[in-house]
Amino acid sequence: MGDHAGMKGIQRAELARRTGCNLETVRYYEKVGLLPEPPRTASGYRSYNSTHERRLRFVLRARELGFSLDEIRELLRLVDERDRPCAEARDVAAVHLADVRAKIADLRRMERVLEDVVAQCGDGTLPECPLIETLFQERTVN
Amino acid sequence: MGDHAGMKGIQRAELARRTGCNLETVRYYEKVGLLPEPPRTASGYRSYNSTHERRLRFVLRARELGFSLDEIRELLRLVDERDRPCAEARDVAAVHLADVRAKIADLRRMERVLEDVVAQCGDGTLPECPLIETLFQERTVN
DNA sequence: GTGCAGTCTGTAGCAACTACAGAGTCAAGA
DNA sequence: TCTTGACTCTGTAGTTGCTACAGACTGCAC
Repeated sequence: MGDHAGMKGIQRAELARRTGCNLETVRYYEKVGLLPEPPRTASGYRSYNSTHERRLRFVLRARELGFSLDEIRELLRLVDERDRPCAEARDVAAVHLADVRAKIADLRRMERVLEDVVAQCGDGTLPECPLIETLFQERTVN
Repeated sequence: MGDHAGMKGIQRAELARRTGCNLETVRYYEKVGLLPEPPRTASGYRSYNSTHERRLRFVLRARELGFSLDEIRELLRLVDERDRPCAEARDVAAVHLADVRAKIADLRRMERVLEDVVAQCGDGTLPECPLIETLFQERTVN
């Protein structure tokens, strides 16, 4: 769409539609300070412009990468301060990457055990269910 | 203390200590119906026996494998009904296994992108931070 | 008897949304 | 002009799986 003085004043539903973000979520992000409160029309309706949209996209993209809202707040702060943010941003991402890897490791442990018990259950006709027996055992797995 | 038939009547803290489960968590599991309400002493203190402990261990083990409380409720129901539970239990586990795999896939996507941006950031002296630029882009990754 | 640890209940908090209820606003159609 | 329907507003409560109190009671040792 035309944009020079063009997209002044889109409303919540339109912003949500454009970004694929849930309506209520936009409001939530404003409430918790991730997005700035937009100006209002005379009757109190929120009126967004392209900078709001851009910022929302940033948040959504960061969420896709699993950053917590706190981490995103930190990243946005770095964006705004514009004072050599790269090293700090990289550190935030590196810490998050370590978290992601730890979660993957956890899930893989679960995956292995689950694979195993599902296979042992076979067609499900065993009188003693291996899954249930496994769960009653003291931690056999590390 | 010493009860003739062995471990009749341990209390909450002792149960928590034995199983490694947080005190408050035991109470929470009772409240949401995962564990049966134990009998009480004259003054209202909960008194657990080995079947309570066994059941709590089951819940904790299932949590370690990432089962949701709803799934655990379902598994416990199957345990109690004892009516050929293996096929159904296996199905619960198979669905959960699929969830776990989906989560792993999500996290690996995140991992790849994060690895990439952290590497691009290098020593953090770039004027335009690649991480931040990536986050401002429309989804480049699927 | 007095101190302290244990237990009891109920409630509130966390993350990150999501889903209402109940009221107001706005533009188009009859 | 009136009405309908879709949109917006606010505030609050629900979700999952806990965790952490507050304030009162109990049980036991010294």
